[in-house]
Amino acid sequence: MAGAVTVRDVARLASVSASTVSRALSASNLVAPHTRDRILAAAAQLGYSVNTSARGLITGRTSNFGLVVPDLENPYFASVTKGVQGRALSEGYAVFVADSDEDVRAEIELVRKLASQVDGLILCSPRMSDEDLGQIARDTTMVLINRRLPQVDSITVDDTEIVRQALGHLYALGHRTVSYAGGPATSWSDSQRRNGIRLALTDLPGLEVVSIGSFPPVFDGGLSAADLAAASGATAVLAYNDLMALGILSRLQARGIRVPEQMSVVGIDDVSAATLVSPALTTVRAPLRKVGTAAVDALIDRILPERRDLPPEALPIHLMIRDSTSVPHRSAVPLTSREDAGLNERSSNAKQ
Amino acid sequence: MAGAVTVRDVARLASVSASTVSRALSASNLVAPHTRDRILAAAAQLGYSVNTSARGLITGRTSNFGLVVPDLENPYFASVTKGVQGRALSEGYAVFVADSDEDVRAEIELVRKLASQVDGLILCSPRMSDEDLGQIARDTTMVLINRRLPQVDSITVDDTEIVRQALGHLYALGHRTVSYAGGPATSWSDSQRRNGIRLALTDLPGLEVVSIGSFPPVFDGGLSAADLAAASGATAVLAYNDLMALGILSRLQARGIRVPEQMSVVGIDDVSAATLVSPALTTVRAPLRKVGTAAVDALIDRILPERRDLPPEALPIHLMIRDSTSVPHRSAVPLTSREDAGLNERSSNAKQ
DNA sequence: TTGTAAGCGTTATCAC
DNA sequence: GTGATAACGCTTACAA
Repeated sequence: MAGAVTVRDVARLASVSASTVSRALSASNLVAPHTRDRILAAAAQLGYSVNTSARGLITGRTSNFGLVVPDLENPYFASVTKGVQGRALSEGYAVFVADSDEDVRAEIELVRKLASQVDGLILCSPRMSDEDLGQIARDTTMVLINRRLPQVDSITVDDTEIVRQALGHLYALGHRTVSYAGGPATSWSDSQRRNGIRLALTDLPGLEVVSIGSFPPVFDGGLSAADLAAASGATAVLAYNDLMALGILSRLQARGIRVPEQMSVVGIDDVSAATLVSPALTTVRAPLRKVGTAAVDALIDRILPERRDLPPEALPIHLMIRDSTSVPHRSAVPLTSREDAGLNERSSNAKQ
Repeated sequence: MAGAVTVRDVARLASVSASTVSRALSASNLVAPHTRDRILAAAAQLGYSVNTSARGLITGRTSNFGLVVPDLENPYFASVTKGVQGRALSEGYAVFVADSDEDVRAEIELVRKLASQVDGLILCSPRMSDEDLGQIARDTTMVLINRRLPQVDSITVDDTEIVRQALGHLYALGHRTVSYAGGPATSWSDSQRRNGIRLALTDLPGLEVVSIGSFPPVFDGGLSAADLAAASGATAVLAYNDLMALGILSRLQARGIRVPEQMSVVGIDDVSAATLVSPALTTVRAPLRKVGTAAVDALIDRILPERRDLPPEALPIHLMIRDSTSVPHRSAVPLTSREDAGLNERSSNAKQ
């Protein structure tokens, strides 16, 4: 799009050959400082900028990455995208961003389309099947986020630990029946979290977790989940992510169910929107931008000839629990005492 | 990145020449249906995908667009990006997305970097000066969003109308002193809105609008603005955008100032986060995704040889006022009666 | 340290 | 309707 200035033009003005111009511009120090300066000046004067198509044709590299996310309007993916974009740029890569709109077909299509014009691909929370993913992985340099697949580098957060902390928090507050509002059935993170729930249960005697279903991982999904949570008999609800938690908050309030007095709500991720509400959402923070930057680093490691086959990386999470939408259950008992089934009824009979 | 399969390989397998393969793949109907099918089959069998660098080198076009936004984590820009990305894709373009982090230097850098490898650029709410912008516009095919510049296509919303509706709404509710929490001083939209305020004042006798400053167009900016709004003597506050409005909401609540009873709050844009809070934010909706799709359409119009030099386009806004964070002022008077300065004191003296 | 020359994979031009 | 051939702008042996 820029000017039709070529290396030959610069070469002519600087009284050198085209190859010397090329060398001077490729950050090579194979050129005499004096000549180099002259070339750079000529290039600047002419407003030269390299034709990336021509360079890519001969080098076989594009200096571009592709990123595919399920939904840019989901603040989770917006943050990851910001992380990816920032790091890629500082490493000299531009980033194609594609939004699959949570659609598996579109996702596969986008990946195929982008794969042919980038040096590497980052797939964030891909919804496609392991088979499709594996097939693509065969001839594509890529890094996964929130998904694991043999032979493929991936960045994940410790979902088991997230769930353990969320449930441990509620347990410590005296909650013994907690409902879980799950994310998309095709979401790897959701299955990880359900596993995490199973593991956590062994450490938390007397705790019961009721799954109330799978929902779209957004605000509206939370709206749907809220009524089921209210009917589940649970005193607290853990949502697949913050957006759902906010939807649950909204619906519960609309129904006159007070949070946190009557129902505690805990989200996951600590997306930017979690602090936009009052009271602020209790949530377990995941390092969203860092997930993005780590993915870029892993991708570059894959491309460079030196390092290879990094082990899958799980980023640590932060304890980021806010006591605003979660409080001690009214039947709260010290952690050391055993469960007393009678407590619930008694306290609910007591006026004030 | 894909296989090293070239047109020659496909040509050999289909027993035709490379040129014919090229024609068959370029959606040309200059090739016999029978031959075409054979070629397509061969291409599929070999897993051929065109080398975009080689194509770009000869055609001079990349089929790529660039989009530069100030902040991907701002839901406003996330929505616009989603709109751009979706439309571009369906028109056969991939999109480089770049985030300037609200930094003018970075913005200029990004634009220069992307300009050389795309067919056109979309600059959303650019923060750079008119001079810098004009210089870039000279040798760049581009479309602006939320900014006007002579000779450059641009997509904007009707800021004057937005402000008129927001202030008209508050005025109808009886508010006579409204504070305005402005956006970045370098924001064209903000200056448009300040103009809009001046215009609106002539239609709303007795209305006073107090500017309380310029703030970062995000939640934290609203936090800063809230105290000034509270001290301004106004009974309502209009924020530059929804994120700031949410910040104002949060800070007012933290200070024990009840919304909307003691202070009405109105935002602008109706970003997705506006409905995440309870009560839902009163706001004037802008068609965010449509802004993005319209920008792509304008860009394509610029590129295609046929149409050219479209007049700047201003997208209509929607009346989307929610009566949750804005209510009648306690000194509300019918629109037909004139101002009565005594009302305020009387009502504030009345107990209950 | 610099120049010469070849060639990357594709499409456009021009024959046939 | 199809095939040769040249050319796009650049990088990289290889030579000097």
